[in-house]
Amino acid sequence: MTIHPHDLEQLAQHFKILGEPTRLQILSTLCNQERSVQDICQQTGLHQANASKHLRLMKDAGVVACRKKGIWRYYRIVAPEVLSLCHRAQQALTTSEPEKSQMEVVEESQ
Amino acid sequence: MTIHPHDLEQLAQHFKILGEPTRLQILSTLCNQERSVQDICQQTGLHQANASKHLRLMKDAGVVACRKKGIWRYYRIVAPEVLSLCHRAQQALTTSEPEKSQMEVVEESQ
DNA sequence: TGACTATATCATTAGTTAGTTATATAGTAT
DNA sequence: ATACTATATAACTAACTAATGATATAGTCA
Repeated sequence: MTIHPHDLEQLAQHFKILGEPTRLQILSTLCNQERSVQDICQQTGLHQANASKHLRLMKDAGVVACRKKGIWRYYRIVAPEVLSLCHRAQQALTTSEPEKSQMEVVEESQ
Repeated sequence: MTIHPHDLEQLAQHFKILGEPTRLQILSTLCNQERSVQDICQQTGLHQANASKHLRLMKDAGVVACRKKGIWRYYRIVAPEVLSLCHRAQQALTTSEPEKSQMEVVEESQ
C-alpha cells in the first residue's frame, strides 16, 4: 500500500510529456513514419529550435528515438502505448468536426 | 489529415491532468473507494486547500466527481480509463522496490 | 445564537517550462 | 578552404501553475 514518491513522479513525468499540444502535434506527424526535424517543422509550423527541444525531451523520456543519417536525424515513436494512442488520437482528431470536439482520451468510441 | 488545434488541446489537457504526482497520489487514494477531502488529506499528507484545488481541477476535467453529504464531499473517480490506469499504476507502484523503479506507463509487464 | 468542522476560494510566491533568438556543431558540396 | 544546410544548444522572457496561508461558505451541534 506504500507508494514510493519516486515512482509516482516517473509515472507523472510520462503523462506530462503527452500533456502538451505541441508534443502531441509532433507525435501525430510521426504516427505512420519517421521524419526529420525539418519535415516535422514543415508539417507543424513549429520553429526548428522549438521542435528540437521537444524532441530532445521526448527522446529523454523514451517516447521517441532518432536515427542519424548524414546531416539528418530521423525521429520515430518507440513507446508502443504512445504509438497506439497516437493512432487512436489521430483517428479521432481527423474524424471530429471543427466545432464539435466531444472527445475522450481513450474511450472515443464515437 | 487536418488536425484541429482545439481538439489537440483537449487531448493534451487530459494528459496534463495526470501529469502531476500530487494528482496521481490523490487518484490512488480514490482507486477503490470514494473519499472525503479530509480523508484524502490524511492519506496523502496534502494541505486541505491544495487537495481541494486539485480535486476541483480534476472535477472540471471529468476525471472525478463528488457527492455531497452534509458537510462532507465524497470524491470518486469517474473516467473509466483513469480508473483502470489507476489500478494498474497502484499495482505497479506497490510491487516495485523503493530504489528500483524501472517502470513503464502502460507496458509495465515486468 | 455561537462554537466547531469540512470544504472552497482567493491572493501570493516560487518554481517550471514553452517559445524565441542567437549561436554552435557537424555533415555536404563546390 | 568556403558556402550551405540540418540540427542542437544556450540564454532569455513570458506564461503557467503548484503550494501555501488567509479567508469565506456552509452544515452540525450545543
